[in-house]
Amino acid sequence: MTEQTPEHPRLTKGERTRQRIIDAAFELFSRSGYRAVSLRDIAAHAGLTHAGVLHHFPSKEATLIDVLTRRDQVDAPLVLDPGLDSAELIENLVGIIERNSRIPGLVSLYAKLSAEATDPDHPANFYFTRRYEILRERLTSAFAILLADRPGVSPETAAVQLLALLDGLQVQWLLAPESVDMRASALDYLRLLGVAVEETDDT
Amino acid sequence: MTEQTPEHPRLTKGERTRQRIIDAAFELFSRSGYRAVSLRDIAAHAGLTHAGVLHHFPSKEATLIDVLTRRDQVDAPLVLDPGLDSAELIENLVGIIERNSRIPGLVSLYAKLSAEATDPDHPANFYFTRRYEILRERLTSAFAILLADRPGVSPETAAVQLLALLDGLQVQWLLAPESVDMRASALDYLRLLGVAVEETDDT
DNA sequence: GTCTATACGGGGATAGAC
DNA sequence: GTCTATCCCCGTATAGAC
Repeated sequence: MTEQTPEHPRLTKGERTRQRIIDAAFELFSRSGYRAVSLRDIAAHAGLTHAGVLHHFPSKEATLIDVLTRRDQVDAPLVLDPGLDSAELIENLVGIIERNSRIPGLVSLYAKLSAEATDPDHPANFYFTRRYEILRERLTSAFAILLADRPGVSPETAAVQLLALLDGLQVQWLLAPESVDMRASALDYLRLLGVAVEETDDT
Repeated sequence: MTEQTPEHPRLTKGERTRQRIIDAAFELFSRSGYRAVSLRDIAAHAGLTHAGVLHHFPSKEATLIDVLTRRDQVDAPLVLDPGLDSAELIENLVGIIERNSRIPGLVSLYAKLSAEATDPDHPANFYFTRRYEILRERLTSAFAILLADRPGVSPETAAVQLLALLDGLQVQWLLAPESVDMRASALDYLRLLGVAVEETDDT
């Protein structure tokens, strides 16, 4: 039943399977976190055995890195697009916080992983090191504009602080959602810096 | 609850073994994190078998809780002592940051664990939930004094923000120590709030 | 009370058949 | 490309030696 269409660069069977695996991993990781999900769970969800999964990915963590990278492809345009002006960048960041409040599974995954990945030989170490590097750069140049002629803190420091604040808020929020309003806290910090943020009201 | 006062407060054999296990667990957890260390590792390091460890602790995670609780007995007086005035509390907090910069293993352990423990059924979930609850309370009342008649942010928000900032800084610092100055960042934030901090120069 | 020996189920990973 | 079979390590539980 499978006729090849060599002219059309359709997905190969392997690529389709790879896709199914990543979809399954994304769903399961988002729901239950990384640790609670086994390769065999992912495999069952994708319709093959765990050894089959390991044919497409060298390790369980490789599936994770792939999931994270995919997620970033959604968020990256909101933050890294060079066409964004500084205010838009900050607004998008607040928007991401908002959205994250609806997917605690994924937030939890990032929190756990960024901590685990501080280990230099963790497979996601490079991913996270690079990620923060890029985000700090991007935010620094945004704050360089937004904080021009303001005596508060340097753009570099503001960048580090904002990223740290967002990460830390996530942990507290995951532990006690009713005690922490991530969005309000972030906006308060920005106000403290002297940065005005357009409040986008999408509830 | 009257404690017996033995004439010779010598440790029993069991207590000494327990101590050895905790010391081993602390060292190994601090070096490699929680997950990367097995009961058999701890046992070997303490000079017995893994079943022997489980005679003294009901589970691997029980050793972890013990390690954390023990560590808190060092820091708690610096933060929770009711005799502290608000400024001292903040100074002590900054001092703890300073000290943490010298023990990345322990910082890493806390970072990993606080993230892992956001899972509701994680054995350290209660520990961390309670920990943040207490710290937020304590910091809120401190900021209520330090931020009196200041329009910046509410004491509650400042408490949440400071804790979040410290946690987030730790992750970035662990990933790229040369790019993040935890102490300077924290002090900058406090200055932003309008809180003056006595700089204790103990290098 | 302290500890060893041992076994169980489940995890990630590998080898080789199909 | 995917399977089965297998390996080794993990946390945990139990039986019983001392």
